[in-house]
Amino acid sequence: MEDAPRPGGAARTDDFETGLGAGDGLELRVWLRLLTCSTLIEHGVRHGLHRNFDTTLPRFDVLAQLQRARKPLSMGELSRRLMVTNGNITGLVDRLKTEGLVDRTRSDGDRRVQMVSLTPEGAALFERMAADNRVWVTGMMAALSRAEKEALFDLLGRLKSAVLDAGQTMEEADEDDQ
Amino acid sequence: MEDAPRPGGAARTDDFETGLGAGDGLELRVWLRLLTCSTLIEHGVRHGLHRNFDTTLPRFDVLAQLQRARKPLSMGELSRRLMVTNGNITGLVDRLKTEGLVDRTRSDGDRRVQMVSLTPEGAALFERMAADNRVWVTGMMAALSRAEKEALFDLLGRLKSAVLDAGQTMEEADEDDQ
DNA sequence: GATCGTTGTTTTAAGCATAAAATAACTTCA
DNA sequence: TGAAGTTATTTTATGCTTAAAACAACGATC
Repeated sequence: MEDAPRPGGAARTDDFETGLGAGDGLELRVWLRLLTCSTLIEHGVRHGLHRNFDTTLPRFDVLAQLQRARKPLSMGELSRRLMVTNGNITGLVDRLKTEGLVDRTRSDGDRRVQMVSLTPEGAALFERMAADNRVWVTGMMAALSRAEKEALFDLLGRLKSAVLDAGQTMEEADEDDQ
Repeated sequence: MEDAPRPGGAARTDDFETGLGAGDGLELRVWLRLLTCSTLIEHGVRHGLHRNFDTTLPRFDVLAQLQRARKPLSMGELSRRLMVTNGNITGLVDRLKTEGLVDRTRSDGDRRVQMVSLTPEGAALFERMAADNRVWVTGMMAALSRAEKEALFDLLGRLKSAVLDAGQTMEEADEDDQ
């Protein structure tokens, strides 16, 4: 890679890596690498789902949340768990419903709420997809030792908390703005 | 709800976490947490770009690659570096061009190739976005010690290699398939 | 018991992303 | 040189995603 001539000081204009690159900016380098890993694994899973089941990662994710919850979830709950916007879920569940993988029923108590549940077909298909998914992901991490995976898991836990806390304080600042 | 009557199938596994969850399946738990971290940080950056610059992460990424390369890049090179499909780049560069942030010229040597370069406006805007980006990302990781960030950086490097190697061997298997 | 704010969902408009097919320019080699 | 294969890019069709606005049902309060 370009051995960008690094000006000595922190003097704010070592433009060479303002974007991303070598030198300092450890946080940016962590973020860049995290994103690369995430993208690579996601591609692997996406490719497998497409190839073996002719389906997509978002659909798999919805089924996974429903299976994991072991109970029907509302549209809003799905959107929170998947960390996507509300409107997104609408279309996703529409498609899963036409495929017969989920059901949608209006809640008795609150007529605004749509409860989404796995159909038997959806649950069965998910089992098969999840089994393959496990194989793919395990394979992609096969070169790591157990200790490395555990260390990574712990550090990512720390990072997750850090980001959530920072997000919290940012929201508060946001409110002040108005 | 469905205590889905389990067909004996996978036998040995406590199905509760076939999708994702507790128990074993360390690799899946690492992947899930990695994805969460990635999504959280991405949301932060995306939100900041939207709020402060009324632009999007993919556009920022294109500018970042061009700035980092410090030379014009072809469409294909951009697509490889950003790890997205070719067709994607076409529209992205189209939009950046109408915004006056990049230029597009046909290569002399090979008339198939389109070279994309930053305009002065694009470079200037990118500087400002990159500065903010650095602040956001640094802020989100502020709760981590330097040692933790370094450890994370190293482990992610190991993971990246692992995934790339696995992908390599998988492609080879793919070829055998045909 | 009407109005006001809130919450859950859908709609809208725009943009991002993929896979696969199509186009076009290049290279090779007989 | 010209047919066959390869590479770079675009097009097509479809689906995902977002932010923002709209809609609809709820809850409280006066």
